[in-house]
This record gives sequence, structure tokens and C-alpha cells, in this order.
Amino acid sequence: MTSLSVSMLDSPSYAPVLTKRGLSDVDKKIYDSVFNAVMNQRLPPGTKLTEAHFCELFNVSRTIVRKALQRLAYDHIVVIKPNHGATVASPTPQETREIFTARRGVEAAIMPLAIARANKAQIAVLRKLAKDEHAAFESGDRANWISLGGAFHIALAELAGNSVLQRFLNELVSRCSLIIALYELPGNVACSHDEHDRLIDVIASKNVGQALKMMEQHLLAIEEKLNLNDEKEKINLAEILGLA
Amino acid sequence: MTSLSVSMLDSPSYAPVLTKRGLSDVDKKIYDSVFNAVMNQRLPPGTKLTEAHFCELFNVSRTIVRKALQRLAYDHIVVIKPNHGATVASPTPQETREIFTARRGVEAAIMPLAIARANKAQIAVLRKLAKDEHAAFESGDRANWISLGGAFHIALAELAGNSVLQRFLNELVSRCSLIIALYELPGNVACSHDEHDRLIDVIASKNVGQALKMMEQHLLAIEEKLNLNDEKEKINLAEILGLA
DNA sequence: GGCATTAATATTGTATTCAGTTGTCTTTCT
DNA sequence: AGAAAGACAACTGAATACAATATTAATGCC
Repeated sequence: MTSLSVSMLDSPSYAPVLTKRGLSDVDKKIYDSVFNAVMNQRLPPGTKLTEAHFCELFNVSRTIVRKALQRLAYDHIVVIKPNHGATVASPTPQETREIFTARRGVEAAIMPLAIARANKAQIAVLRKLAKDEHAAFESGDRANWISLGGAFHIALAELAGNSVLQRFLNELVSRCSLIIALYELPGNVACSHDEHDRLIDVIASKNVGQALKMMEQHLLAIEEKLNLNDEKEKINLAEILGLA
Repeated sequence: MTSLSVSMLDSPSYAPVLTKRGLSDVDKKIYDSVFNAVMNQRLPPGTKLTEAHFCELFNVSRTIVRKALQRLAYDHIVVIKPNHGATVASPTPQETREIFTARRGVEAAIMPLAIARANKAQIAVLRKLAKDEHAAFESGDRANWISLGGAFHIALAELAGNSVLQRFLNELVSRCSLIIALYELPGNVACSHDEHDRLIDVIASKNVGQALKMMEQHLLAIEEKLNLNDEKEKINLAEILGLA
């Protein structure tokens, strides 16, 4: 199990605790720093997140830290076991399949809303994201590439203008980052880096039916590239036993 | 604004729908008692939920109470404003539309999964729920009737076997209970009390396309019966001014 | 009487303290 | 040496204490 190190988190940015009016949004800072670290895969699944550690990093009491960790647990970014504290979640293959199924459903609900509200400016925003994604891919910045791939879908959800669906998708996309960190086959990274471009074209053409089909294919393709054989440990165990 | 009274909270009867790991026993009790009270509309939207009150009722410290309230806030059952504490949520018309739109999407994602897994026994469970719903309607037990109406959809989500979608729908159904409490036109209650029967028929026949269409119509019908004119206060205010 | 201002009370936000649990390391015995 | 038992340290769970803020009551003024 990995342990938390300072470099994994965003710099605490020691903004002095000025202003009594400035309500303590420290817990949000903690939440965001862990969330971003997970999204960028700087915090691998299974990492232990000790409360006292965050107290030092952010100069707050455990009360605040616990609030942030509990919120992360609500969103299934971390798992809290009684008397064992918080660790970065590591979704099982079964959970993974459920997450992807749910995500296909939520993205399908988002798509017609997004298409209905898409104008030129918003299409341009999507294209910018796709371009950044390409750049990250070309430069070999794998973490940033994955993060931007998620950002595209998040942007689509924003465009849909439904805060509920947006929140659902946020959770699903962040959990997918965890999943990719766990299950993606190493050699399989180079793929599908123009699918977002084609999606944007279809969205711009306002063809809902085709967009739905393409999005589903897109998500199924991602899922199929994972190694969900459920045999990660079993194979290792078998080998060990075979050797023994 | 209504204030909390003890009688609103008792009646431990109903199923713990949103139960989760990580909550200690008392936590869960507080969460469930508020949740059920909201679902049964004993706690009207806007009700102030004072922490100290729950401390007395459940003989625990504020630490536990706050954890339960924060989780209720996460599920959008209550709203926590900084330095103002928790109140039962009262969704705006805008939020209501978003919730119903999201719900149509999530139910659409659930339907094919549920149909794929539906066998005779599970169809029987659904029929039982519809029957109870009829009974509650006939006996004039409005609160129980609304609660059972939600239970039907929850059961469908369970049947689908996807814990993520199930959790999403749980939130949406409970928020709809709040919405109905706020916006349903009084005389409009007597309606659609056999739509669930017809849904079950279509599900049993495994006709996915027709089931999707029927479910969407069902949900649209519920939404249309609400009074979302945004003029609730305005009308009252006008009357008051007219008299003055 | 109505209204603004101030004091008193109530409620929430955060830190600290105490208690219980778990994991590890040492000691001891066979 | 190896296993079991016990002691210690680290951590989490929960309650209490203190500080900050909001709400209500009271007072004075016009």
C-alpha cells in the first residue's frame, strides 16, 4: 500500500488565515487537492490517507480533515473503514462494470441536452479541450492526457445545463480515473485520441441519434481496453503456488 | 418556517433506503429518522433542524449529529448554510425541472437492465408493491401512498442490479418526495394510480422500447401535475397587497 | 407606537481532550 | 530459532470545551 507524500498533493499555498469573514473553506481545499491528485493519478488506489498528515499540511484540526475525507468517501474517491481510516478507493472489476454501465446511461441523458444548447462558442470550447488533449498525448504527458480526456466529458455535462447530471458524471469520471490507474493495460494507451474530435463534429451537426450511438461506442471502447479479467491476484497466486 | 417537533421523527418503520457503510449505528438512526420523516412528509421543506435538539433526542454528542446532517446534505435532503445550520431542503422550480430531467435519464438507463434480469419472482414483488400502493390510495393514506410510489421505482432499480444507478435513483426519488410536498396541486392527487400496473405488464413482456417510452410518459405526467409556475409567493404576495 | 441600537441568548464552527482500537515490536518461553 | 503473549505506539472515534456568528429580546429615542 502506497503512503501519502507531500509531493503528491498540490502545494498548500499558505494563504494566511486572514479574514474572519473568509469562512473556512479549508475543507474544500483538502477535498480538491485529494480529488485532483486522484484525477491526475498522483495518488494511486490504496494509498493511506492519515488524518494527522493533513492537519499538518493545512494547519487545521482533525475536525476539518475528517469532514473533507468523509465527503471524499461520499463520492467514492476514498474508502473509510471503521477504525482503519481513509484510503484511496480501488474499485473492483464488478464495481468497474457497474460504473461504466451507469456512465453510459448518464452520458446518454446528457447528450441530447448538450446538443440542444450547443452554440458555436461552446463547440469552440470543446475543440480547445480536444486540442489540449492531443497536445498532452503527443508530449507523452499521460496523467494530463487522462485528466483532459475526463475534462472533455465534464465540459459536455456543463454544457447540458443540468446540475444533477453534472454531479453524477463528475463522480463517474473521477472514479474512472481510479479505474484506469488500476486496470489499463500498459501498452494499450495509444488509442482513440481522435474520437472526441469526431464526437464534436456530430454534436455540432445536431444529430442526436448518431451522437448517442457514437458516445456509447466511445465508452464501450474505453471499457474494453481495460484488463478486467478478475484474475490479477489469482494469476499471481497461482504462479507463486506453482513455484512453491 | 416550520420547527422540528418530536412527533415528526418517530415511526421507525420503513426501510433504510440510502444506508451506507461508514455510519455508526446512531448516525444511521438519525439519518434514517429524518429521511423517513421527509419521505412521509412529516418534516415539511424549510423545517429548521437544530443540532442540539437531536443531541437530546438520541443522547449523543454534536459530533454524531453533524455527521448525520452532513450526509443528509450530501443527499440533498437537507441544506446546510454556513453559520445557519440545517433545514429541510425546498427545491426551486428550476431545481425541480433538473431533477425530473435527470430522473428520466437514470430511469431510462435502469429499465433495460431491469428487464434483462426480471424473472417471475421479481415481477411478483413489483406487483405486490403496486397492490400496496393501491391499498394506500384507496384508504386515503396520502403519505404512505407517495412513499410506496417511490418504493416501486426503487425496487426496479434494485432489480437492475447496478448499485451506482440505484444510489442515483435513491437520491432522485427522495428529492421528488420533497418536491411533491411543495408543489403538488391539492386536488390533483387522484391520478395515475394504475400506471405502475401497466409498466409491470410491459416489463414482464420484455419489450424494452415500449417500456422506455411508457416510463418517460409516466415521469412526464407526474411532473406536469406539479404547480411549477414559480408564482407561489408572488400570488400570495399579490393577494396580501390587494387586501391591504 | 414604531424604529434603530444594543445587550443577551442561542446556535454553529473549530480545536482539543479523552477513550477505544489496531498494528507492531519486543520479550519470553518452549 | 520460532511462536505466543504482552507492552507500546499510532491512529481513529467520540465528547467536550472554547470561539465566532446569528438570532432574539430589550432598551432608548423620536
